[in-house]
Amino acid sequence: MTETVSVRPFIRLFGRYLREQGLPVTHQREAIAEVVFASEEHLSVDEIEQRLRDRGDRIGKATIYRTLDLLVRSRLVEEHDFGEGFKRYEHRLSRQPVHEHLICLECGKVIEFQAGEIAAVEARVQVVHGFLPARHRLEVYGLCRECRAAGAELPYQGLTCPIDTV
Amino acid sequence: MTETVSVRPFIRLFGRYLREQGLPVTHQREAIAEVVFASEEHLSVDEIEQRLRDRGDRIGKATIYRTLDLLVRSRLVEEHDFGEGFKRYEHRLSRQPVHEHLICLECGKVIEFQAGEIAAVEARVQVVHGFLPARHRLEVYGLCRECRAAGAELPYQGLTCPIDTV
DNA sequence: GTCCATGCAAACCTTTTGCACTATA
DNA sequence: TATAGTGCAAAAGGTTTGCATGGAC
Repeated sequence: MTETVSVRPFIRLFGRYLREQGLPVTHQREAIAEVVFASEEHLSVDEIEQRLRDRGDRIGKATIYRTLDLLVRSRLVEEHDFGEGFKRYEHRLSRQPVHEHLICLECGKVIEFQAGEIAAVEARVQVVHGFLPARHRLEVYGLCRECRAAGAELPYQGLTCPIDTV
Repeated sequence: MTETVSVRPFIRLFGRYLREQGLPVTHQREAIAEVVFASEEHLSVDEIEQRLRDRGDRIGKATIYRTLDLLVRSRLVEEHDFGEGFKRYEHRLSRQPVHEHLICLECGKVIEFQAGEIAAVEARVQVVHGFLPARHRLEVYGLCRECRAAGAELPYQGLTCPIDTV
């Protein structure tokens, strides 16, 4: 199983956040938080709904969306959009707190990695553009090792010679 | 005016792409391409429709979407999603061919900049993860110089002390 | 007892699609 | 003249909202 680490501390943190905000701690909110914290994947709303159902919880999509909004506000969960037409959610505070994503264009797999170089980039834009960075997003799209080994290729469909423009 | 550079060469490239694909070059397709190539901004579909109307062209949204798809396929235009709930489109091949984006959380302004560090990142993931990079996306969200000067601040709404989890 | 959450369904918004008609090559 | 494009409206798909009911504190 993926649940090597107990999700309890995270649930407790979420409860604390709710109390700080003067909001009730409900069974639904805890159940949704448990599912998200217990997974090491980047879950879609449909996947969350399915896992809740597998646990025996029937919770409406509206509640899931509303609770995810709270989880994101609390900074315990991060929202991602990998261009699939829907969002995915990932708990933070578990393993590497800041990480980037590799997304395979063939199988859709998401690999996490760290890019320390981004710190230098953020420092530079602050000096050069007077821009104060708050958060960032780096995604590299391409082919994962397995898909490459299986012979997958990146289709090029653009102009035959797109460079001779100037 | 922003149209310092003629858009003609780009229109011609798009025509060439269409011919390569055996597709007709229509007035609508040229008009849409002209609007996108003539702008230095990241346009939404609504903005494109408005600019077409300003020129005297009444073109349906469906055609705009279909043509943008062709422009993206031809690699002359890039599609972006800055998390606003809709997409934006930007012509390539004009100024800096590869650039990243700074997005101001206060005013929504988009600033382009270059991050040479990404090349090293892509080289590393290839070695470490066996991942073949095709394209990437780096966006830094924060406050632009003007909004900072105007006193804008980043609201922190998360847990009061989110770090004591382990 | 007061407030807020929940669930359902309807609404919303962007994007896609079906189809009759029109234009390109 | 054949093939593909256009416009309109309807559909699709993910997300949000209104409202009556139910639960937290």
